Amino acid sequence: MGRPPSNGGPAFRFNPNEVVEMEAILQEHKTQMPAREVLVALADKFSASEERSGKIVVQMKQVWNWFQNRRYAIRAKAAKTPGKLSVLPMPRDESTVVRNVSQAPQSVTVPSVQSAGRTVSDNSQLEFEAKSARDGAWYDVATFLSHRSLETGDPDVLVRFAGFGPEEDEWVNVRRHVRQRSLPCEASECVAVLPGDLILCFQEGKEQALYFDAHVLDAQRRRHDVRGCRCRFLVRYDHDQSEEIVPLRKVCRRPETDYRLQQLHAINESGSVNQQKGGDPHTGNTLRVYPPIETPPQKQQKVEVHAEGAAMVPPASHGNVETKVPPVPTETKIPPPVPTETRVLQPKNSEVSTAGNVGTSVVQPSNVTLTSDVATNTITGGSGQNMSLG
DNA sequence: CTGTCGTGGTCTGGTTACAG
DNA sequence: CTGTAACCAGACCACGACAG
Repeated sequence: MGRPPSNGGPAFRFNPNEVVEMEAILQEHKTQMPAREVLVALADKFSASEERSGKIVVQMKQVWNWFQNRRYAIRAKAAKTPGKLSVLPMPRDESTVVRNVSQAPQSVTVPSVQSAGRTVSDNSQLEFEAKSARDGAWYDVATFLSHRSLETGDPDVLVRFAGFGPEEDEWVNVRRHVRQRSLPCEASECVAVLPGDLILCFQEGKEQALYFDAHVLDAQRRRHDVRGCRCRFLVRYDHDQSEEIVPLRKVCRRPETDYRLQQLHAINESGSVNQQKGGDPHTGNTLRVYPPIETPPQKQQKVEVHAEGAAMVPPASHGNVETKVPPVPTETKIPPPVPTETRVLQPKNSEVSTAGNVGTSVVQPSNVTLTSDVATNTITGGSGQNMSLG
């Protein structure tokens, strides 16, 4: 972002495509100032673009400023390093390409594929999380123990929380308090976390540290370094309306956002052009998957392990914590190292596996249909995955 | 004690707005 | 036209916590 207007307006920045276009025009004019009509036309065009239409009106003055600054910058550079730089600089997006390539000799599609593999194929064993009525936090479900139907028609299930014993079992409402498990974010998946998103966020308080529902208010994109994602997310917790800036490692995204990653993977795989030209890492205006070199080799290994571990993926970098479920043991729920035993039945094709007439189907917000079946003691996911009732 | 990791602060370069 | 101010994001560094 550059200097904000003195009238108090929001800071303005041209997006990469606009920069490319203006640089092309500048070249056409041999670094001379284009005619006023050209500037006005550019401003109108940018204002009418899909990204800005109805939101930001690009002023002719801003376009004019840009040309002025760029011309000055070109001359200043040429004066600094005569002979090394031509009069006309390399287009900005090309320099970006050079930077990315130099940092990332490996294929940029690799992490995408890995992520896609985890989020799509590795979901063959669907996992669930349930909201505890005791503290309002979400925990992974180890086993569905029993099932009952209330007068309201809403089914309840007795769940055994992963990492906890029978004393912590709870009856929870399937419709409202059971859903497909949230997914810890890998470094490359930060791009799928956008303002407005519902996420599961790790809140560390003085007395407890648990996973709560939260909404992303803002995302501060930062360049990834050897440690991985350093982006920051301003979140507001739903249960207490408190706000906090958290790193990616505390964020678990909802499975509904998988489509974004899949779109990204598709874009990345469709050609290097978009990957090279698309997105400004400075602004985060456009979704971008960071190349694998930006995560250290260790992390890569971890990622692969996570991928193989299917749905039992711990938070991206939550130290050595094995699962996200046993929250930091600051209160009473101190989980014993109990393996999360889940007997998984053979996948079924439809969301309803009603062997009897008592089956109840519930459409979850995550587009996963949960079906509880007393007769077969199964909870069925919409994509055909089941979890047994103990 | 040493190495690793996470976090926060600071520095630096890039970008835009604006004044002389 | 030239130069500077203002702002942001990335890069870098220092420090503390923690495990081995």
